[in-house]
Amino acid sequence: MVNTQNKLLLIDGSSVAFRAFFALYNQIDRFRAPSGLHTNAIYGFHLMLQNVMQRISPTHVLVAFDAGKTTFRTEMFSDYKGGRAKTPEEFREQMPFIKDMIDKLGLAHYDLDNYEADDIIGTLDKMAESEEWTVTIVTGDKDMIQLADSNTTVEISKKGVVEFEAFTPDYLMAKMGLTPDQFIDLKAMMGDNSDNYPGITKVGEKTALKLLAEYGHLDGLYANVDEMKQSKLKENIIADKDKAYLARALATINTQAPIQINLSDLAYHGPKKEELLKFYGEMEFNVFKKQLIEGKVGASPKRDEVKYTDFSISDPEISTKEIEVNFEEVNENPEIQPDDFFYIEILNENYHRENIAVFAWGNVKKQYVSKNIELLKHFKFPQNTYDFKKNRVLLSRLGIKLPLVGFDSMLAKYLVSTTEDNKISTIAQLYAKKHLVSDDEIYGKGVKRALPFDEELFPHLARKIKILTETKESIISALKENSQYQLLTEMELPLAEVLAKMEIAGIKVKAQTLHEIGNENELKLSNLTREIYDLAGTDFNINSPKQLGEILFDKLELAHGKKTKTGYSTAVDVLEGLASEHTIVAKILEYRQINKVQSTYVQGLIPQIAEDGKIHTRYVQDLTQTGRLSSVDPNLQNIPIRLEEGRKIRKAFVSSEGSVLLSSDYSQVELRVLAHISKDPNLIEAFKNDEDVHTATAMRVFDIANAEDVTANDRRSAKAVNFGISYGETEYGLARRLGIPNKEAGQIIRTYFARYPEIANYIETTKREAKNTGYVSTMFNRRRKLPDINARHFSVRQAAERQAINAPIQGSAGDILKVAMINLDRALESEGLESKILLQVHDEIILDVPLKELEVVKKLVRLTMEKAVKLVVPLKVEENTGLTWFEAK
DNA sequence: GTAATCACG
DNA sequence: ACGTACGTGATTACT
Repeated sequence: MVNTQNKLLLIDGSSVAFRAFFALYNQIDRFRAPSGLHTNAIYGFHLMLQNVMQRISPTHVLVAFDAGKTTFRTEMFSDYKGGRAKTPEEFREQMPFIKDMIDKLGLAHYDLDNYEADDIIGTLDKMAESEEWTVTIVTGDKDMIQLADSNTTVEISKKGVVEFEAFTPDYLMAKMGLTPDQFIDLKAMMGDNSDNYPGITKVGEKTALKLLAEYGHLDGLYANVDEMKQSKLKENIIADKDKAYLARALATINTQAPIQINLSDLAYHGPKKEELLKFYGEMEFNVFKKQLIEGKVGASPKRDEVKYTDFSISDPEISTKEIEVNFEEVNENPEIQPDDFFYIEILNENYHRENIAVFAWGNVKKQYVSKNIELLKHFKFPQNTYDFKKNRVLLSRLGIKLPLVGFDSMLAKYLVSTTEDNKISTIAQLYAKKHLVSDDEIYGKGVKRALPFDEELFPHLARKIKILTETKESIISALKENSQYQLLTEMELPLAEVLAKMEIAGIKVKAQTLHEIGNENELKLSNLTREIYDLAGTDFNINSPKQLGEILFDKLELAHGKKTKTGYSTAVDVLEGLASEHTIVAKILEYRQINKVQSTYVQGLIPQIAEDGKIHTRYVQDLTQTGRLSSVDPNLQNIPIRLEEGRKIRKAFVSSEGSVLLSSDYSQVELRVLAHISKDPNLIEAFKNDEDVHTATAMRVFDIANAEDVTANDRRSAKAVNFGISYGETEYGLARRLGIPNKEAGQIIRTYFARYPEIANYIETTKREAKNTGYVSTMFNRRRKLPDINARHFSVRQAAERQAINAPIQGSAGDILKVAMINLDRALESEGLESKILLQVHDEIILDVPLKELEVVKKLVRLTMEKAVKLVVPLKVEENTGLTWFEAK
């Protein structure tokens, strides 16, 4: 027998099962067998097995499990693994089925009283080693790294159930500068929180690594500890010697466990097909079942040609099979079919600054790649893209206009589901059940990011083209099934064109103005800093919440409010409550305010001004859960306005020569949407009569007959209620915000619902809908899925309920502005106007308008926004103009 | 990389 | 008994 061919796979079943359970925990309600059994861990375990079996192709396999609660380690340290949360019942019930499944897959499993899975694996690893077998260990537990050696690779699960980090001695040395046995000493010094044993006080990973670099091992440390210079660290090391050695004993894997199995018992001979089919049926693993039936599973693999085709073909979720491509590099005369996909690659995200690296087009059968930019000048662009806006901007920078397409995979996928991101690799996984190598793997991360050789680069692009083509029909079916096809073609795609124009236009920003504000701020900050140090009696970093907390609550002994995970909270609402206690507090609040303006808006924006004197933001069109846009690099949707100090920043945003900025915003758009969706007669009436909605609410809720009798405080309370309602606010929340007793807040909310009965009804109906279907929709069929809506955890479920209430309101309002933008852009075009849309801030549009067009455009914008959709209440628009954004508000 | 904080609608 | 309003992005500290 030629033993060098033997490959042993050892799996830490307990840790992998636990991993699998939590990896799919957010979808736990979707993984249920007809019997009611949860199956997420079973399913995840299966995925993991398929992946590893296919990658490793072992000849022998064992899945080891922890036995019971107590082990020999408990005898050494009674609190071993104490304080751990109880394993959830939903997990525990799945364990026997996982073992059953392993049997049916033809794999061995084993557990041993008094020992952990680690020890079984360690023992078998050593046995296999003496026979010179190759060993792979798969686990979620980093402790196992100590077993890595020239024959043994330890794979630690990284993310999900199929992403692992493979530790060999070389890799461990490169990554942490440690040998496998030093890794044990690392644990000895650090201790292990999850297993509930301490190491040396105040020694974490950083310190432990330093000590190991200096002293080699734990023994080396203690042999030389006397020579260390006097320090807290030294005292701790000496005092905690026993703890460190106990920790080492606990962390050391026992490679002499009295196991009753032999290596030969672990030989793999393929699955038990009939039993497995029955099992898949019971679990409702239909895809596994289908693959097994259609697959080539027949006879067990022969000893000398171990291929495990059964595993490689039956992977339903993530196939590790290569995506086969058929591509060529093109430098002239491109062949393009109208229904091909077109894709451009850039190395980093910002397409305003980044240049085209390479582009590709084609279909499932044939893919083409090119680096020849000239080719694009007379390119017959096909009908399908991924991220149209990015493509449009990049080509526009070359003076090329990319015609609008019929389909865009990124936008389409976003509409179908916002739960995941919309990367091509995600699309590959969801719609083709294939694994696409990630961009980070091909291009590297951080400073190492670079284009690889064409041999690696071109196939990567070809794979993307292939995946995009392959998945298009499935995504379209999903869209149509959701009645969302129009949302793609009539809203998101045309909007992408408008956004591209806006981004390209950019807004002029005066660096000079920012510098002036910055200088004033610096002066104020240095004065404040000095005053704060004086009042504190010591210098410290005011920007560090930790240090600030220690000054306020330990040194000055102010009463601390809520706490964060890491210490005292020093957030505004806490500090505001303390302002009367000590003069330092007001100074700190002022410092914070100015520092925020200085760092984020002065120092942050100046470098963002491009050579043309403008800032070109990017609108992210496929991110938010509600359908709103977001703005990045820089974010122009959160430029200060509420506080005067920050509002000044808007003076730096100016119109172009001979123009003004026009800012038009919807008044109370979300409450109007709520009136429309809920059809509440009182809310509708308030808007129809153009009443001040907060005053109207105050009158109804506080039973006030005349508007004149509504006090400022009444209106403030009513405003809080009006806003709170659309967020699903609780009695407690309102009480805190208004600083009134819970009972009083509860009474206000009850009266509100009595006066606005249809709103109470909307909330109930929407929650019901979400619970029944798993999602909620906007007026335009945009969806938000709510996987947590039936969660067992009260707080998780409640959060999902609030999201269910809010998403249709926020989302519909967002949709309305999108429609208005598209219509406005078309109107400006058809009227031949030079005015340009520059920015969008959720309920407002900012334009650059030549003075001669101002009167016309003001009216046009107002009309377009008011008529964007027809609601049962009017939409109201207010506008302001000025030479700077500061004035136009 | 994560947490805390704070800017906006 | 829980834990407390929805949706974002940027900066800083700290590990």
